[in-house]
Amino acid sequence: MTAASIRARVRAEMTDEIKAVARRHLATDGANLSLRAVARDLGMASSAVYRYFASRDDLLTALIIDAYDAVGAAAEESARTGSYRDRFLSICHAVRDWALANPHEWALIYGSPVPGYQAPRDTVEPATRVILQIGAIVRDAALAGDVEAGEPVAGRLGEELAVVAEHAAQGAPPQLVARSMGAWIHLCGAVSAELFGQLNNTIDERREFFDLQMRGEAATIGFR
Amino acid sequence: MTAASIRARVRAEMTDEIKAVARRHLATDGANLSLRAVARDLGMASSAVYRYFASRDDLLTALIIDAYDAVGAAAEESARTGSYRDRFLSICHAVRDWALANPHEWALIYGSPVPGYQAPRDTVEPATRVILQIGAIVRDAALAGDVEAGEPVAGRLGEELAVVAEHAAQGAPPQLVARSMGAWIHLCGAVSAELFGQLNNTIDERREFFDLQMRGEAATIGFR
DNA sequence: ACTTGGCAAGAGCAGTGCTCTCTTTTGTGG
DNA sequence: CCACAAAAGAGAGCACTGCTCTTGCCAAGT
Repeated sequence: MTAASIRARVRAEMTDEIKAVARRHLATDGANLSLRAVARDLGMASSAVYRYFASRDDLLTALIIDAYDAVGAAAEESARTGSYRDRFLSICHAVRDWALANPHEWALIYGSPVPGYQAPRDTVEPATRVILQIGAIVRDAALAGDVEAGEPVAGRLGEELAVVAEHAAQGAPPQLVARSMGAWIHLCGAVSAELFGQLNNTIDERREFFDLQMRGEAATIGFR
Repeated sequence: MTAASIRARVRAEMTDEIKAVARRHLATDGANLSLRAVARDLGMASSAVYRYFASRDDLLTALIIDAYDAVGAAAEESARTGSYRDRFLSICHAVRDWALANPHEWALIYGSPVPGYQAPRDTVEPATRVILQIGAIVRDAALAGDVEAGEPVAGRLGEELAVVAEHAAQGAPPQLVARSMGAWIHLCGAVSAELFGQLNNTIDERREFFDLQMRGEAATIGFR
C-alpha cells in the first residue's frame, strides 16, 4: 500500500473519530458545539483539531452532511413494497423514526440555521435525498394512474413547478410536485413540532397523531 | 407620583431599551446573542445589564415572549370578516407576513430550541395564541355547519383530542381539533421552510406556493 | 441631615474560536 | 539504512464570551 493511502486512511479514521465525538457532544450540548471540549475528549490539543477541520463551522458542515445522508438512507431503507400510498407513509415514518433516534442531528439540519452559517454547496445535494424519493413515488404513482392529478397550477408558480418536475420527478404533473413538496414540508413541520416540544402537555399519542397528519397529506396528494 | 413608581417606570424603560437593542442584534447576529455587545451598544458595562436580566437566557426568554405576543397580535389583527375559510387563510398569511418581517424572531420561537434552554412557564400561554384563534374559527365553523366533521378519531388519540377540544375549542368535534392542529403545524413548517432556505433555488413564487399549501389544509380541514 | 437601597462600573474567572510558532513523528526516495 | 520533507501535534497567546463579586455612587424616603 502506498504511503499516501496509509496517511490518507489514518487521516480519515481520525476525522471520523472527531466527528463521532462531536456527535456525542451534540447530543448533550446541542448546536453550540465546543471544539475545545471535543479535543479534550480526544486527549489532544484543540489546535490539533484544526489539522482536520478548518473551523468549527466546517466540522458542523461535515456533521450536517452526514445527517442528511443518514436520514436519506433511513428513508431509502424503508419499505419499497405495497401500494404507492403505503410507500409514502412508510417513508414518512422512517424519517420520523430517524429523527426521534437522532433529535439533535435533526435540529442541526431542519432547525433554525446557525447564525452566520452559510450552507456550502456540498450540503444541497444530500439535502434532497428524501424529497426526491417522495417525488419518485408520486411520479410512479402518476404514471401508473394510482394518483389523481387534480387541478393544474396556473401562473408563474405553475411554470416553476414544471421546471422542478422536469429536474426532479420527470413525468410527474407539476401540480403533483407541488402537493408532494407540501407533504414533505408538513412532514418536516410535524417532526420538528414534536421534537421541539410544541406538543408537550397536549398530545402524548405522537405516533398516531403524526400518522393521522401524514394520511391527510396522502389524501391531499390524491393517492387512490 | 410616588418614588417607587418613578423607579419602576425608569426601570421598565431601561428594560425595554435593552430588549430593543437586543432585538436589533438578533437581526444581525442571530440567536447567539452577545450580552456584552448589547451592553456596549447601550454605553453601559455588561455587568449593569444583569440588574435587569438575571442571565442571557432570561433576556432571550423575554424576547421569546414578546415574539409570541407579536405574532399572536398579528394574527388577531388579520381579517375577521368573510367566510370561515377566508378567515383561516387570512390568519395563515398574517403569520407568514409577520415571520417574513421578523425572521430572526421567528427562528427564536419556532426554530430549534437553544440547547440547555428550558422554556419557562411564562412562554406557554403566549405561545398558544395563534393556534387558539385557528381553533376558534374552526369551532365556530363547526357550530355554523360550515365545515365537515369527518370521521371521528378512534383510540387514545381520540380521547386526548377530546380533552384538548374541551380546553381549547369548546364545542368542536375532536377530529376537527386534530385537523386544525395539523394545519397549524403545516403552517409553521411552511414558514420555516421558506425562512430557513429550504426553498432556495427551487421555488421563487413563495407567496403563491404558501397559499396553495394553506388552501390544501383548508380543504383537509373541510371548510365548505 | 442621614441612611438605605437600587444602580453602575470594573476587575476577574473560566470558558470559547482561532492563529502562530515550535517540536515531534513518520512515510519515503535516494 | 538514513536523511529529509511533509504532516501532525503541542502550547502559548489574542480577543471574545457569560457571569460574579466588590466597590463606589447617587437619589429617594425618614
